Amino acid sequence: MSKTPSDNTFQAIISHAKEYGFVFPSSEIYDGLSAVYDYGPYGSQLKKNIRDYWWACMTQMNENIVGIDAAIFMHPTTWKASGHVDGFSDPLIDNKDSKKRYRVDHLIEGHAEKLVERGEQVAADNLLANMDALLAKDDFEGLKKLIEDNKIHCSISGTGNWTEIRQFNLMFSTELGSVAEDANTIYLRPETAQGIFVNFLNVQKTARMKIPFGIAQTGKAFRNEIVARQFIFRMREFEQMEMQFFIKPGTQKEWYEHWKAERMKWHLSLGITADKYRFHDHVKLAHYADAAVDIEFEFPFGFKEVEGIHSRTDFDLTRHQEFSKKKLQYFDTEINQHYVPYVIETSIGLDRMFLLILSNSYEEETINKEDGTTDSRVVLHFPARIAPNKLAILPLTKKDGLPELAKELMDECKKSFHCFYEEKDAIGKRYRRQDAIGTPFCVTIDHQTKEDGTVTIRYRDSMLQERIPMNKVKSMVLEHIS
RNA sequence: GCGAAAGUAGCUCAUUUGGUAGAGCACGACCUUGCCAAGGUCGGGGUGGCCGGUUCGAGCCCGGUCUUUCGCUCCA
Repeated sequence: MSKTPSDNTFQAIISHAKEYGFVFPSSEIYDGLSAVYDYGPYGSQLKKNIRDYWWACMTQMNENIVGIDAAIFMHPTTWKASGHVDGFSDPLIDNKDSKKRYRVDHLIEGHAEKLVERGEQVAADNLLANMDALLAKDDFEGLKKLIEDNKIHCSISGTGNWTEIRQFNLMFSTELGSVAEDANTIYLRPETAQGIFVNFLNVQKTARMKIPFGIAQTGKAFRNEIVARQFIFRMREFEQMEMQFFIKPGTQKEWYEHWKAERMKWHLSLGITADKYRFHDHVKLAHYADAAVDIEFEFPFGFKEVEGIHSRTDFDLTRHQEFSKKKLQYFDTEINQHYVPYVIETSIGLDRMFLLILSNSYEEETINKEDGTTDSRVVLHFPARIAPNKLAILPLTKKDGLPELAKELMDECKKSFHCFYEEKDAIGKRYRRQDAIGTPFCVTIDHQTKEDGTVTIRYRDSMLQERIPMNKVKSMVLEHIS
């Protein structure tokens, strides 16, 4: 895999995203915050359009899928039930020489065993007792001092050159209420899925849903990643678009295949070529899944996951039954039986989809002009239905009544879709500016418009132009974006 | 987290050995023009990522720190 050309493209895309108001580093005037980004005027609109398109495809085009919007905060027990609390709260320490990472408790226990072998049982017991006390208090400084005082060394490098102790907890936490010492810790959700599971019966009953049916949701999730990188690809705060599809146990294989195919169709419906996509089957499955696949896209930095389709079995609902002591079952009138439904999940990262659209659309194009010289432009080939601006309305000059005509068209069209009006600078320059933000159509009002009511429409991708009646512009654009 | 590289105007970059910063594009106003990045005049914008050190003097040398990209590691 050659790195250099694609690195340059990626850099160029990041620069372009900033220069044209798509994505800014967060809190940039304070040097930014690692792996956090803000969406600018065109970026937020593009992101919203992607979200809306997904939402319509899920909840509008499928009669058996409904939406919800759950809170980011959830009852702390949710995360015990989901399995997020355990397994990810162990303090870790790295040896700087060997680069080997240890769980602190394992490191100290290993040393205690050596003491026992040497017959120093009392010292070993003391060490472990000290460790337990410090672990209970999350006293990392004390633990490091304990390691240093006991001259515990790395078994590979043999040195005692340790980093600070860190706790790599996946979830961000905060305190609910005003009194922190009440230990009423709540977490920022690390995935949106649990908001759907805990509402399973509320939704099923109130919307009178029959299995098989789905619940869709978009929203922010938060993960305290150890390394977050590659622009907006891996962020600590990100937005998910996901749908949990509830099915009869035993039918999960066919529904898994169904949604695998459906989701790929959705991606291809945005006009992206199939060779940029591939499936990646999970070999090592997560604790909740009996089958899992990633839809990967070829980003400038290689094939990476955009969306996951997981067969989550009845793991989540069963666990919530256990922890809440409330039944989360469905009565299937066809077979006259209660059961806990199985679940197929489709989960796509909105920010990753944004980056996908941006990198797939970005082109530095060389134009061969009629006089033999060449010219260049940067153009974003956004699919028309998700482009931030649909139409730019440009009077050829700012006098002779042309702006007035253009404003009329503007007033007509802006009720239906996002339009952009500009009368500054030469027409060619204005076209290029619209190319750079991915506006699919430009309309120019000229002197002929006053005579016969026609305008020039110029297409972003082909740069071709043709004359059409001004009163047909709105319907023509609507045709392309619906 | 470890290692490497980088950070100068909104963007891309100059400023060869230390002597208090420039260009192109972009941006604003006006004039001229009018169908693919036109020309002219004028103008706004940088305490050189940040902090400290060496020096008579630091964008440049040294240390630290933040941010970004890349490689490894991690990714329930």
